[in-house]
Amino acid sequence: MMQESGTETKSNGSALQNGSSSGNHLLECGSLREGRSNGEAPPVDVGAADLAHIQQQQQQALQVARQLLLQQQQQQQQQQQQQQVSGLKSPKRNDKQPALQVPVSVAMMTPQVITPQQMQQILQQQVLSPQQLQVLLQQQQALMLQQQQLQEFYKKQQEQLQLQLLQQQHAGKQPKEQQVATQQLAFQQQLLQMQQLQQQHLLSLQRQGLLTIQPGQPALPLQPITQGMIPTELQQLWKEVTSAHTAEETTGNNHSSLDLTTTCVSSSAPSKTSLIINPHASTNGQLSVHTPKRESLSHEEHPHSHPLYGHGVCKWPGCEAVCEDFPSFLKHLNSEHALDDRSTAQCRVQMQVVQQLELQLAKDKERLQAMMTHLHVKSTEPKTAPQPLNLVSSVTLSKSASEASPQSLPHTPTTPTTPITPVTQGPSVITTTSMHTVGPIRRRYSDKYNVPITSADIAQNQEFYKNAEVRPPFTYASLIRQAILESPEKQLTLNEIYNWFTRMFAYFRRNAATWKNAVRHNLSLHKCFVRVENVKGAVWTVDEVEFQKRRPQKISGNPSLIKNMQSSHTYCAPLNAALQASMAENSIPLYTTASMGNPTLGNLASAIREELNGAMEHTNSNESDSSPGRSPMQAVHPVHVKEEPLDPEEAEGPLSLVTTANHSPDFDHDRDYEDEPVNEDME
DNA sequence: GAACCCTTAAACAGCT
DNA sequence: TAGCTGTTTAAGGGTT
Repeated sequence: MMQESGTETKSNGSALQNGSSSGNHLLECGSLREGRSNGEAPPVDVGAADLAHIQQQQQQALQVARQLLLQQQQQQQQQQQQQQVSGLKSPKRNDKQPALQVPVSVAMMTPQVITPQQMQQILQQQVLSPQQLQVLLQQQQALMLQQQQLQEFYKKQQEQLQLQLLQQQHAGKQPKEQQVATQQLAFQQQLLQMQQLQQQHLLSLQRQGLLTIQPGQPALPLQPITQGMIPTELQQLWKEVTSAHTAEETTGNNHSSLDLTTTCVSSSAPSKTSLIINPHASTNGQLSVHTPKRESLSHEEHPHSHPLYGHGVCKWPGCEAVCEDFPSFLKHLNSEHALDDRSTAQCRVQMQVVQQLELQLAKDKERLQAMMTHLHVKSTEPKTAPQPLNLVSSVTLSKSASEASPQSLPHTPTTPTTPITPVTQGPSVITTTSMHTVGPIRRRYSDKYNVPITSADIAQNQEFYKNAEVRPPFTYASLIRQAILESPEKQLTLNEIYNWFTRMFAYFRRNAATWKNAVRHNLSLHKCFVRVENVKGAVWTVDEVEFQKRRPQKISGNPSLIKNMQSSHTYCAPLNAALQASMAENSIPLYTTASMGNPTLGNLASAIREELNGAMEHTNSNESDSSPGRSPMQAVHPVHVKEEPLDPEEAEGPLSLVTTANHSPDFDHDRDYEDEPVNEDME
């Protein structure tokens, strides 16, 4: 007798675990009940101490039940308040069932509710005081009553939804969609509340030792929720909610299944109102309420775009069925991925994936927030040293930004070129890119492995670097090269290079002596920069071959890393830059975003890419090959050669590249910025 | 640990 | 003479 009771806690846990794989048992206390009565629990020896422990557990269970009731009351009040504020739910339901909404959460917790059979066993197995028994029985009756109310609530909820659907059918299409969306939103909110309540309950049970959760199943407490969310009634309910508007749309059941998926996900994401499986809908970390209307709109705008369809293949997890066209895909989706047990199970799996990702994302968010907080605190400390180098977080200081120059305007978050921190919406403007520039660990990835990504990065974050006093994560050599290559003649005077720096980067509007010295130093140091005398004076050009030679070509990389970086590619420009850096490190050119982001620089990037592809080919094939045609300086005449100890094989290349400036009038395009006083305020 | 790269600082010379 | 330009050296730190 006591052997079974001794396994009570474990059995609860195992029941939960079984539920995680078996499906819709949550609302069905009977399954658990029958399992208990059939004596499925393995016999375990229980001693007197265990008995006392069990009695204690029972008392704890009573406390839990009381807490649960309190939570239900609180939840009910919250729901009523939400309904009053949002007005999302129909007043009819409020009138009819103001107190019946809460028991849904009770239903979600049925695995933890002591069934009459269990109670009977407890009574048989344990010695309880009459008072305890009485209280226990009262609690149990209350819980059972709650369950009945829950079922009743479900039915009434269904009826109300049907009524509302009927009413909606008489309304116009647009209001109807909105109403359906509102219905679904309210529904999702309810599910969310249920889940939160259940999580609290599960946690309390777990804390009190009433629920044993096996290690290695961290998402387990969430599992019964989602399963409980998909009983037959719920599916039918959902179908009814969505059927009205889906019947008029070509996508048909897609919405049904998709929206259900959305609901499942949202139900498992307590911190978010709605989580969207569609990756296009939740980029940049900004959550948007996902309504069928929005989705339908997006489908209307892109009638053949579907998050589950791409490249002629069904993207349903584990499917990959080839669909010739969109209608066939829809047909396939409706037939193969209808709302059935298999689909819901797959949905659950996908939910778990999303949960894990969310968990990871939350951790990373937290970490990033801590980092940013830490750095922000540091950056707000009074700057005693006049050296702003490595103080990228100064961008967060509006004071320093305003002092920097008139261009250092407050950043508008809507500026597309402003690097957006996707994982945080805090006030700080520290970006992922700028994080690279923190302290001495600043990474310089622009010219690693000789793959110039500067133009792409600059194109991406052009406006950002112009306004934010953030040190660009590029080397001086890369920047100089970029400045020169941006010029029409691919040659610049030193002063023009200076101006380019100050024009493109707010960071270089300070401490001119330092960075100008560095520019000069780099120009002289690197063989890739060739000084050319012309009428106007001396100009600097770039020897691409030498630039590529600065470091050996290295093709290595972790494909998974590349893939991961690619997945984060869409988040923001800084991540894009990081991605490009990664791609660069793996010798994978990536300029598409730059091309899309900025036409001018994008074209330049493409040109550079083509140029460098050729240059890299030359570099890879033969270092001494400085073949004409790969450089715009091919037609110039050398007048000055940097005297550097060159290898015999290197001696030919740079020589042919040294140019004579054939200065054209429109070379003065940079002159527009030369007279800008932007670089004067920091000297 | 060595080699290489990058940055920063500084000194120096030539030129305007 | 001051400032700019260009070169060179050195030190420190990071990366490979």
